[in-house]
Amino acid sequence: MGRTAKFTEDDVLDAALTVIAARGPAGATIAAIATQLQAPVGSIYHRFRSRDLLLAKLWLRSIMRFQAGFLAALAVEDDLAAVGVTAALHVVRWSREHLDEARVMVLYRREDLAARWPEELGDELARLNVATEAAVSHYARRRFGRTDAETVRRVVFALVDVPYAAARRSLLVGEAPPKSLDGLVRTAVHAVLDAAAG
Amino acid sequence: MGRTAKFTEDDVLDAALTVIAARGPAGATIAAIATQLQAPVGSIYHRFRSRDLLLAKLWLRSIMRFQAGFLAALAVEDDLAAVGVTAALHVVRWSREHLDEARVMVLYRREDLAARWPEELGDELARLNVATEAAVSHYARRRFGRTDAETVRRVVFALVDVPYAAARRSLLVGEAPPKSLDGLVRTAVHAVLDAAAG
DNA sequence: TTTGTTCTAGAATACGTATTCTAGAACGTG
DNA sequence: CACGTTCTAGAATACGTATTCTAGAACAAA
Repeated sequence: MGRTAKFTEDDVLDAALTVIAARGPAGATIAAIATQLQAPVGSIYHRFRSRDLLLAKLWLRSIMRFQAGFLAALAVEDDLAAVGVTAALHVVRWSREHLDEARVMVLYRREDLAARWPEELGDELARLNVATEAAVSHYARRRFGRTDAETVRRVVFALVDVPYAAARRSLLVGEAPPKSLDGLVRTAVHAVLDAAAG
Repeated sequence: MGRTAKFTEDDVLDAALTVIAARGPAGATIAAIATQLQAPVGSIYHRFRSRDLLLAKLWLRSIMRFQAGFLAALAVEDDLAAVGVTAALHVVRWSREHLDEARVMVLYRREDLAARWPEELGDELARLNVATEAAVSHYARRRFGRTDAETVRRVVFALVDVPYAAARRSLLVGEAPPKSLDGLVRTAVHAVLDAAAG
């Protein structure tokens, strides 16, 4: 019972996402978010106790959405070299298809959005990081038979950092990463991982 | 004549740099910078008309310092493949030796520091960018005999984006990029540029 | 020593933005 | 068709931070 909601939690997060993508974290004032959503500030506070909580939840949502595809790509049972390339390309592909979300995740750090992590969100974020680390580590073991720090660093560089860098340049100017990047990423990933295959 | 200065312009910029590296752009309040410098806010405003001007000048100073070495590395008359690798490694090496400065340049955008670019600084920044683009373009011509967009993109990816990504992960956690990154960067740069050498 | 000038000092002010508060609207339920 | 509940509305308030302002200190030159 009660009045039906005009704005959902996701609606608010989407509005915040749009604002941050356009004006950066400092531009994401509650008033700006409300304007973007065409809602009064009261409605925002009705759903989110504070600005920090709102932005923290936005961050969490983005990470989860991105991570799902990355982990799935990495878990495929297939030729290991191909799996690596696919996972790396997922970073670029996802950025291409989720421009604003990628822009926010790539250009900023969590601390730059929400100064303080609301403890009511618990350590959900830490858990997500652990999941990614485990997946990468697992891939390293499957492919190289070891998970020493050096090997893991190499895999992270190839599967995450390189495609990330490729996407970043486009995201900086607000454009979708061009298709031509895929070839560059593919080349780099192959080279970096094959060099350790011995 | 007149009282001798206790704080130079560079002193203030250094203090601002320290604060931003530690707390991010939002933490770089005039009061925080003054505290870091152990000076009253009045002294800051005596040297800088506004916060935006201060941060814009800091940005400019960082870019110039970084760029000098990069352009020098790229202009060397030597085996072209070696020149490319050296230039790419300069990014990592410079980050290692200028932790705070690299941190600020790598983790944030100019707009995230100074919301509005003070027009009294003119288009100095644009000129710097043009210089870099010209140097990269020149390298592309020397090495590949062409400067079409696709080729330039490849060179930028190899010489800037890849080493940038390598350094970023360390800078995120405030550490100096480890030596072991050099090998990864070297491998990636070679692979990406050799693939186009045909 | 005196004077002009450049700085340091930090209190006072102005302003922007997060947050709170009070009304009233909309809807499901009995 | 009241009632309780959940929302929308947006004005009012609180607070943090940029910026301004007024004094006085320190020093070079005369």
